[in-house]
Amino acid sequence: MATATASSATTHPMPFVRLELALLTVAEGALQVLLGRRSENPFAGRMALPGGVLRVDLDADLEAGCRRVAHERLGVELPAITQVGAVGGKKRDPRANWALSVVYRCLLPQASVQASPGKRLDQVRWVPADEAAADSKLAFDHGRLIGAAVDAVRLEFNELRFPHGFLPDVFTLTELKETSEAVLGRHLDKSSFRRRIDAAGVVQPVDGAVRTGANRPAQLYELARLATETRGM
Amino acid sequence: MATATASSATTHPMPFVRLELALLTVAEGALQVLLGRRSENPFAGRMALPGGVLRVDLDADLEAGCRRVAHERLGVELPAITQVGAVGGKKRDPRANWALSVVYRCLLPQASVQASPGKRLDQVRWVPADEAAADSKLAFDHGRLIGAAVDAVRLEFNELRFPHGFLPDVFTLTELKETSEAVLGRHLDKSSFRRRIDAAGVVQPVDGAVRTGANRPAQLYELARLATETRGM
DNA sequence: TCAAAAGTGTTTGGGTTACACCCATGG
DNA sequence: CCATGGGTGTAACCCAAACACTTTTGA
Repeated sequence: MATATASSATTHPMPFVRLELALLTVAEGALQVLLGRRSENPFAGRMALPGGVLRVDLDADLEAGCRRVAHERLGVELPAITQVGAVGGKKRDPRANWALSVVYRCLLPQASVQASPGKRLDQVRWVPADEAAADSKLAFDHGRLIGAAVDAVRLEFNELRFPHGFLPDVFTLTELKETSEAVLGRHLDKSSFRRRIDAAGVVQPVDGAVRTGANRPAQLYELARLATETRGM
Repeated sequence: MATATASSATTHPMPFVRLELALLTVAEGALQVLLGRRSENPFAGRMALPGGVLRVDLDADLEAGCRRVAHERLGVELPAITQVGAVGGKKRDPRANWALSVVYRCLLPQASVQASPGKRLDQVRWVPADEAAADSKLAFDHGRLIGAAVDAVRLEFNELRFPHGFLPDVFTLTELKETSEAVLGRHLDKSSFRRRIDAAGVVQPVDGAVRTGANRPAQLYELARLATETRGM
């Protein structure tokens, strides 16, 4: 932007720009990613991330475009979304001369997505994320993209930065710990986890609320609204 | 990419795509970023990151585009470059309806860039990075972009992942420590640094080579070529 | 023999893990 | 009163900071 003239915006042909979504959830004790089976070429029959074309007439910015795509293709309202990165080159997508994809990730409750076939994706379903990241048969470079998204989510959970909109409004610390274990794929110590949590101040107790059962009632917590001051994209 | 047809590539108007470079170096004991003064509108007179338009006819991929831009605008060959992220929206750049910028960062030796005025940037010069990140008078959203680039570089150095092409081929551990201190902006303990370094195995001694001076000679090291297995973009 | 910088060892403290132990409730 | 999960305390351990110390050269 330091150097382009007004004419640059029109004289040079521009790449084909798409948005890809790495939607993640926790199910069966592990991190899962939403994939669909492509019904058309290229890569017909292969599994792929859901996505869509950036629409400069409809999308105010990249995030808004992701929300539109999620809504159109999957009927999902996305909570907090985070950019994974951009990939682009001549050879990425046979449909275009030069294809650029901006990839976002989003953690959401499993129930918020009905695994219903979309427009050009059938058999939309949750797949264990580590399995998907290692799967060399995915369409395009989506395996790599999933790997990057998973790494970023694990980094966040390791640093106790829990995204809003993913967990239920209130939860017990044990539920939070078990979710973290599923995301990270390793055991966490109960005592140490509790201490780290309240040292970080990321949750606050909901005063009267407790969860009862055939045992001692559990204090319910909610995520603290804190300035995360992360300078990402 | 899961859903677009061949016609999508041509029927929808595409955004104006640019590449921006956050070139960083260490000088005067601190991290510096290369900025130029814009000679044209918009933001004439403001400081900005160097950058240029993505050329689908010339650039095989995003990284290649960055190298081309660096070469054309600044006459620099870039060593290892890393993506910071992408920003895009309707209102980012008054020259275009919809502007998308992909931002890369690169650490390089100060001497590799002659601070010579470029095509539409004059007064190209190194500015302390923290100062630039906090400067609200930079063109576009470049202050934020610099902040993200600086954070990413600090994270890398904290984890002892040193980029190739930035340091001289061989160096002493003290030089590496002092460079790290400049990047991180804080003091590092000599003993602890040495232990961490060789536990991580990121450098290897060059057998016969020592640096002499009015003191005990220092062993020279080089960066180990290791599989960094970072799943970024 | 002194200055200067390389290189090592030892202590301390913060934070996490592992694990044992109490607490409160429903059945 | 027992099973079940919530919640707490403690010792072991790991890692890095702090800092004092020895080593090796040129002057």
